[in-house]
Amino acid sequence: MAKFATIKEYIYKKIESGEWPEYHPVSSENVLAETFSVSRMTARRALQELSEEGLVTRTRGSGTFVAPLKSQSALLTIRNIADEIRLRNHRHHAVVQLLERVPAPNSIAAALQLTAGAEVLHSVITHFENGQPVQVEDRYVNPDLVPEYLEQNYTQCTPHEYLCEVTPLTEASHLIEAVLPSAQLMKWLELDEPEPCLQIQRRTSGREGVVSQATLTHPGSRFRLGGHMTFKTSH
Amino acid sequence: MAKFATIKEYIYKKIESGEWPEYHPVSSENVLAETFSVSRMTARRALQELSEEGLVTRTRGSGTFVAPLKSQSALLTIRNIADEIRLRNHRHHAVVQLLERVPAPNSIAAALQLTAGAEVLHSVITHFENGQPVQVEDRYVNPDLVPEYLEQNYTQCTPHEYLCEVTPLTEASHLIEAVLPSAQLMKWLELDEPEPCLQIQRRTSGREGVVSQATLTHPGSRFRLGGHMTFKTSH
DNA sequence: TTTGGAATGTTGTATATACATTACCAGTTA
DNA sequence: TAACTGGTAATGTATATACAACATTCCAAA
Repeated sequence: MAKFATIKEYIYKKIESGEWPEYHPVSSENVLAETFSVSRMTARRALQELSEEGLVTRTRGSGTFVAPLKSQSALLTIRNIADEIRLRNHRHHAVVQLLERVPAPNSIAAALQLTAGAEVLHSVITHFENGQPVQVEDRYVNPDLVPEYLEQNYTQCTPHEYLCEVTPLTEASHLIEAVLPSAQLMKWLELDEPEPCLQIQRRTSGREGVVSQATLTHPGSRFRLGGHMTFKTSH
Repeated sequence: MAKFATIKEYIYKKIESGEWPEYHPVSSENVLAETFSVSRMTARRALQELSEEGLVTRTRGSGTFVAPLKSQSALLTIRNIADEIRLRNHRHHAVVQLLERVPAPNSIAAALQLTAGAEVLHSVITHFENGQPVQVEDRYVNPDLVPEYLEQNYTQCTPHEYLCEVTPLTEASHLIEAVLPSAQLMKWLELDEPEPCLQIQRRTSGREGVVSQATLTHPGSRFRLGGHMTFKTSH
């Protein structure tokens, strides 16, 4: 094992065993260097990586301390629907249900940081996996940032792919809930009976402002989120 | 701006603008060092951090290349229910509905990697936020790894907190879906009408094997996942 | 008592260097 | 053609050093 990894392991165990509780000071770079007979740079790397992993917090001039474990959290990855499907080696195709320019509903105007009633671009697309509908993508786009959004052919590339080309992303916020689909959604998802659906609202922003707000609806039984391994996670 | 940050910015822009497409080679540490008149270690740091951020991939002996953007994904954080509630400065309390030792149903035995029919520990707990039920935690625990699971008082600390003390976690896998609650679940959640619920199945493993499998059910209208900012994310 | 400032310790950045490990290619050999 | 070999270049690890930036403590002066 590399030396820096040995030091990481040492500190890792102190924290894991509870010997060092939250906010307990961790030996300084210099002390660790001396203790393990390595250079300060090597000791530093161990602390640095532990800090990036969220196990310790570091403050210049003050020192290194065991991070509060309260903020334990698990991470989930949400991929694009098209990628997700291709990843499973399944066929993907899309049907454009709607493509229009409309005055923004109040909630959308607020989300896109536009004045109430301003015109926005609106698309509704159903995504199919092996011929079965698996997602309705209901998206409102800021026309100032993506003026030619409606002029694309979304059976060839997804809105996500087009938007990525046009405006680099800086941030996204998500919201997940379970809902019963409206009659309209049921039609788009080709559902005969109402079935609980998983709905993701995703708002994405670039450097120039909020780009778009998408509502992604999945039939409850056909959706999975990929789990992501982390050191700090929840039982 | 620090020198290593300048180099990161430079490469960042090349990728963002599309000038360097996927798999395009990135200048080597030595070339960057010469170009920017810095030491190799400084150039290295820039590439290292870009690699950690998932923007480039590095292979010893081969070089550094722009990472494929196809794997764009967003990250969501799932916290423990108790932390989540305290984070909102709300009151949390829990009611233990069930605490028993039972033969494992087949699906549970498989999930915990036990032989069919082996005894497992089972708990059902309802979590309340400001007096309203917000989550039913239905959990099966491996008795070999946590023999005293049933002897705890789960109105004082959550199973998550107890399990964290006993067995350090190494991995967790998640699965999210939307469901309609069973009659039993409706009772535990104090629901009068069936309402779509968000269900998370979480399987956690420690070094010695699978620790527990939990099914967390939230009423659809009362659950939120915190969004997590990343550089590479989805529209 | 309060304020100001120096001393000290800690982390952050940067450099120069050495050697180890791996990938790839070109040339050689069987 | 196929397999081996060595050279070159790239990343990975580690060391020693220097200075900058910041936090904390403590002491002296107002």
